[in-house]
Amino acid sequence: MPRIEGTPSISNCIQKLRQINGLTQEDLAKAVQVTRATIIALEKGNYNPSLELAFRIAKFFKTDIQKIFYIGD
Amino acid sequence: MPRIEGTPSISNCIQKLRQINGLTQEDLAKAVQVTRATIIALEKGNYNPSLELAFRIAKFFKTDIQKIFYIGD
DNA sequence: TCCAAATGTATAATAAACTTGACATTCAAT
DNA sequence: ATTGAATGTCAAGTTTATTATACATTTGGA
Repeated sequence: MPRIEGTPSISNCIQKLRQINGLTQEDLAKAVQVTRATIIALEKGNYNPSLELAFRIAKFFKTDIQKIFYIGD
Repeated sequence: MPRIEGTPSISNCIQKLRQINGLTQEDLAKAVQVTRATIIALEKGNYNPSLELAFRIAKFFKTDIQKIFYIGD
């Protein structure tokens, strides 16, 4: 949806979690059923994931969506 | 993103929360800065919200994204 | 019953979220 | 220095999320 001017953006710690778990981007992409390009885009903040993908990533890392994706920065 | 065959879909209790709080769809739409059409679509499960909108809805209802949106049904 | 408010439907346009594929750059081990 | 693995860039195509708008239907209070 259109970003609203003046609202803080969503950041994430996908890269950090991935590295802590010793995974490549390809590993994670396969685990959550998206392409590597999508993981790159998310890690670099090019766009936010769909809610569905957010669920899958949270489930994979066994944590909450709002622990991975957060407001700020 | 493309729905993956065989995966459960995301449901939500937006309508319930809205009614508990005595709000019209228009009220909620304005509160979270989307059109009424978007609220209708979400309540009827036509599509899932963006992560950003999920954040705004959760914030408005003072709860967590995963309390409003959940897997199943 | 009436009527305004609330909810619902439909649709085309736009923007964002992915995919694919090719190529470039970086990194780390040898 | 070399090299394979990992990461990064780019762009066009596809799909989903949202908007705007008009009209229809339902709801609930008077």
